[in-house]
Amino acid sequence: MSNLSTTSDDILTCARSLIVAGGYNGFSYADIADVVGIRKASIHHHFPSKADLVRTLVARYRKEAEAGMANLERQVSDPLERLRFYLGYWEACITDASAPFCVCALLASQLPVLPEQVGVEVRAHFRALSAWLASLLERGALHGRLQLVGSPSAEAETFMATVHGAMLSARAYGDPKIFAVVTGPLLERLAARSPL
Amino acid sequence: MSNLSTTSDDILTCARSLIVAGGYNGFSYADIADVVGIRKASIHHHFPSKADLVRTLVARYRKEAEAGMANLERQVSDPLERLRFYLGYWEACITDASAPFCVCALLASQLPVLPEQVGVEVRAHFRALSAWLASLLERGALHGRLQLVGSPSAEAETFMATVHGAMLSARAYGDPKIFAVVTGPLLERLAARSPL
DNA sequence: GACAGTCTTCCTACTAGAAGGTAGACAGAG
DNA sequence: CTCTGTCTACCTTCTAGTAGGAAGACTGTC
Repeated sequence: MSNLSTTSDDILTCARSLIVAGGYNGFSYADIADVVGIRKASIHHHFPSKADLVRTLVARYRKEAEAGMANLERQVSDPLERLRFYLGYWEACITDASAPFCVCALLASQLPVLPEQVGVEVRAHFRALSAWLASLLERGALHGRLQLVGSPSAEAETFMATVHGAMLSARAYGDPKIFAVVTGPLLERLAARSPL
Repeated sequence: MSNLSTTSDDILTCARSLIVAGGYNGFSYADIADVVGIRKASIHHHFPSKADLVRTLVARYRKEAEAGMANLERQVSDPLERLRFYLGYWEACITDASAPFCVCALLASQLPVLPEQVGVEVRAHFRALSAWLASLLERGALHGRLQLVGSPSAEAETFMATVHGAMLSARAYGDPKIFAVVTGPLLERLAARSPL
């Protein structure tokens, strides 16, 4: 059993890292073929069109993200620690350059030129991520572990946008450390002040 | 005199809006030719290569941005009002869809696949913008008009990243209003509390 | 266990069109 | 009479995508 087809996984993994580097129009089937060690036509066997490939890839990314959120909910109970964990995850990804950008954030920047089916998945990721953050923030505030200034959903949008902006700045400066510089204060601000 | 050549301006303007929509690889000379009403070869007369075109375009964008900052410094004296003006400018751009994204922010997301000469200009914009914000924040804090939690440069990076993230979210949701939702709290946080 | 069929995966070879870019001619303005 | 801007015509390379076939693995049935 082990693996019905590792090739299609390899294609998806490769395509993901190519998208993270240059977006939807920043790679071609030939690029993937070179890396995976396969012919272009074989990629079309697994994913008839480029839109299919990227839609599948984003859908899979979303599943992984959902699983990551669920896992975080299970393994870490403190809301502030959950956020710290989330930021730490991205900080590690950026620092070791394994995946220095969120696939959906990158694709979202090119939404106007994306195939519709891909755009739908990208939008769905934004909604899911912000919904999770909003729920996390709301629960944290209810338990007195987090202090919110605005509504949970507004705070969630700010949090998400700042993380995305931090990825962008880290890339622009070519300096992974900038991610922590930008996102660190997010946690400080949300941490409930200990009673005087 | 009026204009030595409006065509090259038209090309730059058109290319800018195409980049804002889909990034460096999201448009071609043929796309520009269609819009401007000219042949591909004529574009090459003005800009020998695509890298030339985009480098020129970003350099010009940077000049306009510098001019905008200088203008803001001249016309608005209050630091908080300056920031409000800056955010208002982008909010208007996004709302009327005239230029719903910062060219440099969009290009920065694709830095790894950008021609080196373009990357240099993009990086320079990030440095210039964050330097201006840092100086603005520092002066505002000195005069007691702004309250900073971190260093001026750290606060500037956060401010810039949040603005970029807000543009991205506005695009992802297809809702210009999200920009104000995300960036509004930035000002509230920076506004010095009136003495109790 | 041998045979035939079929399904999967990959291949070579190809297509049509789009990409960025070049060569050289022509028209008008200085 | 040259310089600028534009054109037509072309080139090369890359693009996504197709057609059709070979090799192997699974699935019967006799």
